[in-house]
Amino acid sequence: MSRAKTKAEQHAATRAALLREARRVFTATGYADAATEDIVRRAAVTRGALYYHFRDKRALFEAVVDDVARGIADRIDAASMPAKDAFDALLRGTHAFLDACLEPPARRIYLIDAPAALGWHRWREIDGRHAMRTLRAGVEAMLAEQPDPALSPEIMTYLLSGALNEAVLWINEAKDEKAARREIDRTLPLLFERLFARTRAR
Amino acid sequence: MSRAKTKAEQHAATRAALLREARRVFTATGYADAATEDIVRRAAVTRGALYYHFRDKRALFEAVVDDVARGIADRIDAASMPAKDAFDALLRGTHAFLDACLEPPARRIYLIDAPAALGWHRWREIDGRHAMRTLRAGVEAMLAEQPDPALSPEIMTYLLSGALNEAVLWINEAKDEKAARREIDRTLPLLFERLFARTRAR
DNA sequence: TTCCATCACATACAGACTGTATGTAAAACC
DNA sequence: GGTTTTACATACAGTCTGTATGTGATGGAA
Repeated sequence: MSRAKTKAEQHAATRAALLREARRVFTATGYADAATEDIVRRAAVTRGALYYHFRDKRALFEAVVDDVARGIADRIDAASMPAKDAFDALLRGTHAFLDACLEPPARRIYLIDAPAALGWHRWREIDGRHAMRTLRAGVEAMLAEQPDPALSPEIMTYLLSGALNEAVLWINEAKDEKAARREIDRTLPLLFERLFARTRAR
Repeated sequence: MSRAKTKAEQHAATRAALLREARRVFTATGYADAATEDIVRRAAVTRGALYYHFRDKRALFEAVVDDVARGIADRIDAASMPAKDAFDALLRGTHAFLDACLEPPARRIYLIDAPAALGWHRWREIDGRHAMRTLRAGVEAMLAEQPDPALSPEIMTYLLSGALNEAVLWINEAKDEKAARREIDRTLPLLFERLFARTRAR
């Protein structure tokens, strides 16, 4: 039926195939050790196609990172939709973030390789449109419900983001991953309560 | 006077020169884009010497990372020595950590490139002997003074480490670095107070 | 003192990989 | 219907890592 593909369709199909296989190879070997030849072979094209669609290997990786980050953010948004208050939304979002980032593509591509390959600044630019945006919204909602002039939403967002990223990697390398995850799940609500507590004097 | 160098001296001198120049080049260009030829030229040897002293480029990088991490830990230890209590020690140590990591070599080599180039697990192994060891000691001292069965020292250490690492990179990329640093300095004691607070009911 | 083994490199080379330059068939357009 | 543009494929040049081999100096043994 779709024997006769239009050019635009072919263009999109090849690009999608490159992104799909690039994600697999980057996940398996990491950015530095990924050979572009491997990617294009799996996508059933040649390196000419890759360099037609992307300026260089880094640009391909950046596109994959953006995709991965968007996927994480989507899962967070979906999970925190049915929340009853800001605290609940933050907790649900956090759990969704951990779930998503514990999967190999997100872990390897988004948490480990992206900051080094793209630079911390560029990585945070991308993340700021996705997962970090949801975290910032959660923090701001908390501070809207319980105003606390001592806490800067921006700083809290970055500190929490750093802590959560590290939590993912710690859970992943733990001897007993399930137990580690439970411990984190138990600890995080406690920390949120304490961090966002109103000053004792009120 | 030292015209006639013994073999052991020569060995140590060349190794030290390689480490010194490698640190410079890795800091300037990052691990991936650093050419071993650049390093050995500055050290006034050839690549043969490099591969005699180190198994490969990664091993050289790992040795540099270990050096950098040791330097950070030394500064933390020195800064937290004259502390009057656990809280004071944690704060002093944290400030020393920020000061040390804000310098380019630590930032680029230790915070950005090391996790990707060595793998998170290996990076944490090294860090666990240095900066993270001091942080863990600080956390454990806090929990010794104010016991809190709800807080696992290991988890608190990893979460705080992640938050502090991110704080460094955030300060570094801020438009006004001095102001960003002041904001972090103002926020951290607040967070420590709240995180390590005994449960309200006592 | 002399001989030999080992050390601490230097040199030469093979292999892999990235990016670029060029060629080309099919589609799109006028 | 002829020409231009697209979406690749192919070929090539340059760079870089790691390895294999050569070599002079040093240190120990006899």
